[in-house]
Formats: sequence, C-alpha cells, structure tokens
Amino acid sequence: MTPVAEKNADRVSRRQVDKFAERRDQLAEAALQTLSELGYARTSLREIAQNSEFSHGVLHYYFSDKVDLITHCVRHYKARCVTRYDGVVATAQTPEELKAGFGRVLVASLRDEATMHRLWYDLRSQSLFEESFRADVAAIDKSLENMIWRIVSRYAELAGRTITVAPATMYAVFDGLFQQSLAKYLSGDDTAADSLADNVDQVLALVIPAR
Amino acid sequence: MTPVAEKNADRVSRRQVDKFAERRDQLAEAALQTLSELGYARTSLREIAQNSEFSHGVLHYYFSDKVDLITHCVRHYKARCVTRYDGVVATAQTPEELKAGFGRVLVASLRDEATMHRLWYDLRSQSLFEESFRADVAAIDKSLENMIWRIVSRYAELAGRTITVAPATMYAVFDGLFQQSLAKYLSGDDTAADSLADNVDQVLALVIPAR
DNA sequence: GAATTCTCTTGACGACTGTCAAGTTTTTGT
DNA sequence: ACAAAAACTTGACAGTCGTCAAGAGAATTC
Repeated sequence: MTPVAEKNADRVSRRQVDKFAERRDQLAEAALQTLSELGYARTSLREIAQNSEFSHGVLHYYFSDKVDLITHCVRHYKARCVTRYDGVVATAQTPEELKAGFGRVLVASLRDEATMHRLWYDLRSQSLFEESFRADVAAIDKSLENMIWRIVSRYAELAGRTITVAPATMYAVFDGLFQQSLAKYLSGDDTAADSLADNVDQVLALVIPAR
Repeated sequence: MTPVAEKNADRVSRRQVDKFAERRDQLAEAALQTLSELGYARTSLREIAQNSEFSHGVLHYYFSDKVDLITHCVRHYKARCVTRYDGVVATAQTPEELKAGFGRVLVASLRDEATMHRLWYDLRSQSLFEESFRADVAAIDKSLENMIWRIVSRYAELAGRTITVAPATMYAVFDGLFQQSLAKYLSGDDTAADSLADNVDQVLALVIPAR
C-alpha cells in the first residue's frame, strides 16, 4: 500500500467512523428525549426509535444492547452539561457578579432543562442498583463536582477568602438544594426557582462568610 | 340487631379488617425487600410474590394494581423510618451529645439500611415521572424534613443559639450529604460512613457557629 | 355439619420487551 | 455502470409483564 493509498484509506475510514459516531449521537439524542419524558423504567427501545426518524431495528446496528445505548446516552449527556457555567466563571470580575451569574444560569437550567435533570437523578438512582452504569455516572458526578468547585473556589478567590469545605461536600450540598428545587418545580411550585437562588445565596454566605 | 350483636359484628369486622391490613403489610414488606434489591424498574409482581410465601395472584386480592401496591409500600416504609432519631433528640442533654447521637444513628442507618435508602431515592426519582406517586413521596419528604428540623432546632436550643436557615433548606443540605455518602458506600468506599459524620459535623458548625 | 364467606392458587390472556436474522434500500468504490 | 459494502426495515423469536377469571382450599357462620 502506498502512502497515498494509506491516506485515502484513512480518509475513508475516518469518514465512516465519523458518520457512525454521528448517527450514534443522533440516536442517543432521541433516546435522551424519550428517557427524559418517560424515565428509565418505562423507556423501551421501540419508543426511542419512534422518537427518532428510524425504525427500532437500527438501534442494534449502532448499539450492542440496551445498556450500551443508555451508557452512550449518559456520556453524551455529560458532554453537554458540564461546561454550562464556564462562561460565568471566566467573565465575572467581582464575587457579586459571579454569584449573580451562577444563580441566573442555575435557575435558567432548572426551568429549561427540568426533564433532563430529572432523568439525571433517575439514572443516578439506577446506578445504585445496576453496576454497569455506576462508573459512567460516577464520572459525571465527579465532573459536576469539579464544575461546582470551579465556581465556588473562584468566588472565594474574588472575595479574597479561603474555603474550609471540601469540594465533594460542597457539591453534595448544592446538589441537595438543586434536587429539592427540581422536585418543587416539576410539581408546579412556581416559587421553586427563586427559592433555589435564595438558598444558594444563603449557603454561599455561610461557607464564605463576610470578613 | 341487639347492642350485643352489634358489638359482635363490630368485633368480627374489626378482626377481618385487621387481618386484611396485616396481610397487606406483610406483602408490602416482601415487596419492599424485593424493591430494595432490584430497584423499581426491574421489580415485577411475580418477583415480589416469590419473595413472600404466597403466589403472584394474591397480590391482586390485596391490592387493586401495581401502583396501589407500591403506594402502600411507600407509606409502610415511611412509618418505619420517620421516628428513627426521636430517641436521640429526647435523651440528649447537651449539644455535643445530640450531635454525637445524631451522627451515630445516621452512620448506622447508612450501613444497615443502605438498600432501603437507595430504594427511597429510586422511588423519589420515579415520582418525578409518575404523578401517582408524587403526593405520597412528598409527604414522606416533608416528614423527613420535620425529623431533621427536630434534631437541628433542638441542637440549636441546647447550644443556646438560633438558626437562620429554613427547615426545607436544612433538609435539602443533609439529604444531599446523605445521598452522596450512600452512593459512596454502595460502591464499596469504606470511608463513606466516617466522612458523612464529618460532613454533618462541619455543616452543623457552619449553620450554628460557635458563639 | 352444612352453607357461606373469605383466602389463595392456578393458568391463561393480550400486550410488550430486548434481541436478532433475513432481506431491502441506499451509498460507496472502481 | 456495476459490484460490494454499508445502512436500514421488517418481521419474527422467546420471554416477561400486569391483569383477571375460574376454581380449590380454609375459615367462619348459623
């Protein structure tokens, strides 16, 4: 095989791999849509396929089985949500600005992506039972923890303070707050978003008290 | 019908009702056992019946359908777990004693009832999708919130301090901490229980700071 | 002790599940 | 343009699901 042929083969192979990966992501997107509406327990492969433009058989062409599909969904989901707050962290010049920006994005995410968030909590609960999901879920959890830590540590930095609470603890606290607000929001409580912002303010004030 | 006959009829009826309720609880217990092992998504009525000493048909004699059964399970579960910390609250004479007792029971519960806790989080996630569970789950959530509040407010009282954090917020924070520790514990992390106690200490110190 | 009511088992039903093989359609390479 | 490979559809499979009806067994009533 000449170098040129190699290059061509590479290009072809690359193109195929890309198309393959693209369709996988496309199907994962449809699956996420279905999962976020029905929840893990009631989501079937046929239902997922109906939410896409393909038939149910194609899922086994792109995924080895249901676990493989859902795992890919989880990873796909992660890629979308982890960088959500990076802009706020990068641009904020004062602690007040950062806190306000954090709260704003948090509330917006609660409102606009509520069904996606409930799916996350659903899958995280599943991972307590199904060991096959555990590693991926733990990885997402970790990157969410990192995301929270980037915000909080930057906040402390801007405020000229140091933090005594560990990253994992900090994440657990915010996660608890968010989860409660999500439940309130999904049950029709319109005050959920505002009280989430209040609670975040309050917790930040406790963790990084005024000098 | 004579008064005596009425009394007898009452007694009979009462006895029947009691037996009926007893068997319902017994089956709910078997169901909780199964649910806590398999999770909501993979628990079937036949599996539940196999974990009891009855056949699968009997479930429809005591419960109208699956939702009815699971709802009863949730209520049955609630009755067991809400009073778990009342003894500690009642007997503690100093804030240190209360905090230590709280931590002790918390850690013990994490260890001994881990599968039951994961079921709780599973069902709570389900309630975000299935509206039929929502009311009962919310009621349990509220009584857990009350339980936490009894502990924390008593702690503040013993310490001679006041709390600025709302009960719901307080519960959300502790719930987040507990949930994280549960995940760690179930994934084989032996430090989960200890670090939970540490985190609870730390949060209590933040919420009710030394004078 | 027979009659009646309660309790429980058994077996079946239609629907739905994940999986897969066979075949059709579309795309690609030459 | 034609052959090969990839992409997709269709239909079927073995199993499981919740539900329910028919009837057996046990307890209760008179």
